[in-house]
Amino acid sequence: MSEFSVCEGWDATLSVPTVELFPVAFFDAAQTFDCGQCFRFDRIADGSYEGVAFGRCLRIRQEGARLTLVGANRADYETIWRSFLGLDEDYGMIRDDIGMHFGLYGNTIYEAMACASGIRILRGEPWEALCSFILSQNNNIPRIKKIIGNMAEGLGEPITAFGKTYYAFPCAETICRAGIEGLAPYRMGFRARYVLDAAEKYRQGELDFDALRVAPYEQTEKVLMSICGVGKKVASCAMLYGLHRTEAFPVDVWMRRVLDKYYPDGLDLSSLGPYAGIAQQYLFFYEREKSSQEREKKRA
DNA sequence: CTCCAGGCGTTCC
DNA sequence: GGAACGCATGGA
Repeated sequence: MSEFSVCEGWDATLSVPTVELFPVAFFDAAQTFDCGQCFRFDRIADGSYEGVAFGRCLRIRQEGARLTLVGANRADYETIWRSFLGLDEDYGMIRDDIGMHFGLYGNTIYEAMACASGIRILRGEPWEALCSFILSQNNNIPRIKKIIGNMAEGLGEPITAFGKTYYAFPCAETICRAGIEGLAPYRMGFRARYVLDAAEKYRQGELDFDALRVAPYEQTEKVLMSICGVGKKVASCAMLYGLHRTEAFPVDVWMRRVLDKYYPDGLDLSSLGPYAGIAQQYLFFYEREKSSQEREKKRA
């Protein structure tokens, strides 16, 4: 297991408890929250990250290997944030495993892992992840964030933290009750009816997330894809980020291009091991980093 | 004005 | 089965 010390503290300015973690390896808040897996955390003025998950608000400060969870005590850490942030996973072991499975196909994966060494796959809530990735289709991240933020403000439970009001992600029942008219103010476009179909199925017990967490991959995928507006891509994202199934490997147009570029002879998606989805995130981040560097170069 | 955004459903062959 | 095409919306 990852070994670091856990100390409770107090933030006098905000008058909230804190949890200090040190030294934490393979964690970078910027990489983790800015790699398209999470839509409810944002960088704030002082460089820390702040957001809402599991109906709670959290601020995360990072100085190298020192992590400060602001607005959390030890119990919050142990019951919510340790799992959410993936801090109970041994990323050293995971990276070794990924190397074993992908290394056969060349060393791109090692470059990607070096580039994105601080990414952790967040273990979010199933309903929120499913709904969020339905909204992500044919859409861009700033607008996805805006839609979700506005919907939370309109339909979610208020949360008071740091002297402000935040809003939890709305539950499926509330969204059902809102109906298509109630969702209209959030400007989801053609995705609104998809979200409603998912909410309806969830409310009627057709989506048993605890069962889907452990069911065979194809079975889980099939159930998720029975929702109108959920295809292979959205299903795999819901599985990876919401059901915490790290073998799920989302392939979209971007990823297709990345795979064709680095693995022109193809790679057997079924032989990539239990952490293929984490590897996917490394590759995605790596490629995005490289193309943004290219654009910088062109500008100069 | 056009183009695009980590897709998907429908409609053709 | 697989290649087109439309889809709502807002930002560049």
